[in-house]
Amino acid sequence: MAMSAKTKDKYQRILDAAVKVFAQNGFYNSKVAEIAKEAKVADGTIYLYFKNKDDILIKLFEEKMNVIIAKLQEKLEGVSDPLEKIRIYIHSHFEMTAAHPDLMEVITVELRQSTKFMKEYDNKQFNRYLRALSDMIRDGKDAGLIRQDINPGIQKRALFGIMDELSLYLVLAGENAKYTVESMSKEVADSFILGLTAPLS
Amino acid sequence: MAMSAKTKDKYQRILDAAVKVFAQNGFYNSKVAEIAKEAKVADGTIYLYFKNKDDILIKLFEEKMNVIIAKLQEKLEGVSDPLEKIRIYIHSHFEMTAAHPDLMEVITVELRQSTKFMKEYDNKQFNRYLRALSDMIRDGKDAGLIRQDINPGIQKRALFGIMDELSLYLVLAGENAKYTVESMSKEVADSFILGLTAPLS
Amino acid sequence: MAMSAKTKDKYQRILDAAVKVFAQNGFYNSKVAEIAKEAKVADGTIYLYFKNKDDILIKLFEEKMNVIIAKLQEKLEGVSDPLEKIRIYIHSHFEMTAAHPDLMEVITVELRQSTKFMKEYDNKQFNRYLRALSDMIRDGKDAGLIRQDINPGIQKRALFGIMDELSLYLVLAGENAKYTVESMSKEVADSFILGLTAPLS
Amino acid sequence: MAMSAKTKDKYQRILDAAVKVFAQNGFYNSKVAEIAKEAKVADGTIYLYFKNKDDILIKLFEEKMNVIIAKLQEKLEGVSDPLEKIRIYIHSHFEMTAAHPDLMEVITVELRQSTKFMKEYDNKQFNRYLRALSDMIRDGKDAGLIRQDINPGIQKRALFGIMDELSLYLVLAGENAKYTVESMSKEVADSFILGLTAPLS
DNA sequence: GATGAATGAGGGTTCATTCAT
DNA sequence: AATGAATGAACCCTCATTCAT
Repeated sequence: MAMSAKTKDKYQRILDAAVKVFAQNGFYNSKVAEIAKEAKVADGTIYLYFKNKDDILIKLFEEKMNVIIAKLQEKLEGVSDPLEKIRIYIHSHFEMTAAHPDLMEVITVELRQSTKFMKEYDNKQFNRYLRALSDMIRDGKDAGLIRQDINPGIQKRALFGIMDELSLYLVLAGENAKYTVESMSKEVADSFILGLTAPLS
Repeated sequence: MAMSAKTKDKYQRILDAAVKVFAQNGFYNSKVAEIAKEAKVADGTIYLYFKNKDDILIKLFEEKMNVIIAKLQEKLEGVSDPLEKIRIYIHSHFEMTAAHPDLMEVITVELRQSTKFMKEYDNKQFNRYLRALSDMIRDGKDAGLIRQDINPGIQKRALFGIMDELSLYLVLAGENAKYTVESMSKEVADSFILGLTAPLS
Repeated sequence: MAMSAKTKDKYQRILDAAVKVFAQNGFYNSKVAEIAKEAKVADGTIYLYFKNKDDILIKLFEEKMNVIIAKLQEKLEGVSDPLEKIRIYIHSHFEMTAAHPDLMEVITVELRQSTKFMKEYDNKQFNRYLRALSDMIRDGKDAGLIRQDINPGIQKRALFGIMDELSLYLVLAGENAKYTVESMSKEVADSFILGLTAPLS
Repeated sequence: MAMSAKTKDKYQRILDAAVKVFAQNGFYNSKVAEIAKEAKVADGTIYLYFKNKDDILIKLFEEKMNVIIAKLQEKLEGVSDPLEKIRIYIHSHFEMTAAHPDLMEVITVELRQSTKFMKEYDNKQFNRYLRALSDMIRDGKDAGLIRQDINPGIQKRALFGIMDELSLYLVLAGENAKYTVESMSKEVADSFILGLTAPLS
């Protein structure tokens, strides 16, 4: 689906407007007209680029998760230590949250709804994201760094849950957050990795 | 606000109906009329017991979280080891999820929305729940069982995030879940506690 | 589908309002809100009695055609001469048009649209109406009053076409109509019946 | 309004596309964009040739009715017997319906709507068509072939009504029509003319 | 208290029309 | 002239809430 520069621009403007509006009001309390206004396009223009309101959210996930995953991959480039990868993921996720709070809020808050109510939508990107996590853990096991009793399928969700919840905290607390990205990264990485690597007494 | 037995019954019936309907469709896709039908009361009757639709969700949190917390307290009765308390919390949360999937689904999925969009509602119960977790961790530190560098404010959210995400998995996977409550409890408790207690290399 | 007096009243009020509004603007140029206003009910009330806007038109046909057919049957009561029946039908149709121009206009103008675009709707009443006509003609043939070469299936439509077109003329011309119901009835009845009965030279 | 060959071509293409689309969906359910697509022109191009959507229908009537009338005139060329003219008209109308069902469907189905809702549009062609019919009847009276009590103003509409309704039947029945053009022509011509000419008993 | 018919504000979406290119 | 992306007014319908009974 090739797009002209101008068109791509408008598509992106609507998507960015949607991020802002959804972050502010949540999906269900957001009006399409508000997104249009924020994007400085007419209401009808939105329907040239998106099938309907749901589709905006779906496309938002796909596009933005793609970017997030790409950025993560970039940072993991050349890193071979699985534990170091986990540290980088954790730091990267918090950094992303601090840099794009609106986007992360939408993804964090609305993802659950969508997981459940847009069942037809497979949410491939999210699954890719989760798989990247279990891959790191599996690699750690293979390398003998992580205990053999560790279950990557459970731990990938555990780690995602930690990050999701703490990201939400960061986003909602905003200026009032008591912890820095650095301190949270260290705290979470240390304890999570230790949980996987320390010998069971 | 004293209630007669009959009245209390109707109030509870509406609340239970709401759990079922919200779990099935999510808050925003649920209709008050559907809850009324499920509770076998007239639409208008709901407004004798609840201020509005939002209020149903709020009351649902308050009432049900109260019960959940009470059950947890009960299990913690007489337990003094902070680490054991954490194990019990983890097991209890998973057990609750398996026993009341609808309720846990609503709490898990809708809590985030509400956290953000019903700002007027303080969500005291949720904060009590979180505080119970940080208390356990703090007690562990005081008892010298948990490292001094551990931050209870971060870890309470980390733990809650783990449980929230894995509960959601259990609930959505339903019959297809690959892990049992027991195996998940052990995996999570072992690694989380080890993360807090093992010496930082 | 039993209805209370009050409910039936509201249902009828909406139907009558629809007749008026559709007659004035045509189906597609009529707004549901306008019908509601005319019926002195809220917009939403209409949807308690009708599935959607199309359904109003469908129900209007069913209900009103039923009444029209009933009135015709009443007048045909006790008449055995098939030719006399045809005369009575013609007169009755014109009379109905003069007495209820709005209703006849809607039926006349919108029936064709509906015939084509509401294919799912069988329009049983209309077919009953047509069949009543072919029955008269068939009876006339059986009685030896109408020529044997006459095809009732064609003539029923021919007669309906005549009445439909002349009714439309009456309705649209209104006060300016050049012909009276009586003169039109006589003209049409005389020539149509003669066309069926006179010997082919 | 002189048009180049190319331009005229595009104008006609749009008109033909409109016939097809209107026949399929009816005027109000047809989209200008669909007509444009069918005509293989851009949406905006339509507005270079037509004032608006209504204007397409109006021009369609004018142009096509002109052709229809011209063809009828051609067939009537050299015919002096008024009754024969009526027979020719009847046959010609049915033939036209069989040859151009889409066009006749649009004219038949949409004419009534337009008659009523595009009041500003006088529909001169339709009136010319009707006048041609009354002229035949008047001529028949003058020639002593048709009874003096016959009213051409009423009969022209009666005849048009017959043809309109039976054309609609032909068009809607399509392949399933039970009658041929020839049999319908004979049946209608015989009985209609007999109705005008046979002595009133 | 209980009912459920009635309300009417609100919003997603369509589509005829315009206009910059 | 031709294009087709963009516009935004218009409208059907939903559903939380009310209120007469």
